[in-house]
Amino acid sequence: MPELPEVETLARQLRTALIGRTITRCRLRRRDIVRGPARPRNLLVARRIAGVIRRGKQLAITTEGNGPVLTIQLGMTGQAIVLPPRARPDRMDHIHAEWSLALDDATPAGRLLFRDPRRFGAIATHESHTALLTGPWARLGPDALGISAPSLRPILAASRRPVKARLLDQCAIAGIGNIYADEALFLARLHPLTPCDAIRPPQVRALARAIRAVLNAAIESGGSTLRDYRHADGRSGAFQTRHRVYARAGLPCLCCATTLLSEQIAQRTTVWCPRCQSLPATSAAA
DNA sequence: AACACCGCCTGAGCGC
DNA sequence: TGCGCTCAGGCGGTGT
Repeated sequence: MPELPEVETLARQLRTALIGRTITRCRLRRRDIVRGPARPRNLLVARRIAGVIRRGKQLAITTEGNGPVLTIQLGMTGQAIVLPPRARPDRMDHIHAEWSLALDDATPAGRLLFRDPRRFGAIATHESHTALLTGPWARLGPDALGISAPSLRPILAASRRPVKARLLDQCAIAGIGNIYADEALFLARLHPLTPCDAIRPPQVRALARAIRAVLNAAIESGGSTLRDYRHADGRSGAFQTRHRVYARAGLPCLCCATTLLSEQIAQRTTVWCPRCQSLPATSAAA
């Protein structure tokens, strides 16, 4: 399922495929995947693509001259697929939107498809790059890929919630989902129920390092694949073999062989090692 | 205000 | 083989 590393991998692929192309046509098969008051018929049609940017798990396609911006949220099962001219997608079902692309001389340059079986994803348009940055994206926390101990410390100090819940809050830190939250907490040897404001400076540093490490490792291997994620070209990622705790409840810890525990925390299945990730003494005993 | 919790949606995986 | 059940979870909306 797409999290920051998957979206980053996709953004890099889309940059190569889309920048400089002009959108000649948009076909919207499902109106309800457009979030907000966007005009579906005008989703960047006749605009030349200037860039593809990412913030947390969100993706945005910008157009020249600070023109309108299209944001794509992949949700659980969303895919953005670029096809060469005349090529057909592997699957035709659940394709909700389709943009036709052209080169400057009007030569057809393929299509961009948005496919999302579960429809937890969405697209939206914004007036301009500026409007996106000062509006919806201003409400997101700092991007998790660049998180540092000094930037993480006040984010944690401001909350008494379990650290797992805080890591999933996109307004606090943008880009961490369930998989990498568990992986980062394991790497930092922090119990997911640790209250944020009880995390000491050395642990804050360890957590910031762990977040960057798991995200960068996942990007280097092309993103995780558990079930649904595919690259823009349809290939799957290869990170799933590197999960240390996620989806391993009941299996031995790869570090100390203790059986990994699982529980719902912040409405998410959470897996941790009771030995490697102990609660601070001041917190309620496990 | 801050946080908890619901429900959207489909397909994989499982037991029978 | 096939059916029906459970589970997965990002995120906006609502409730406390």
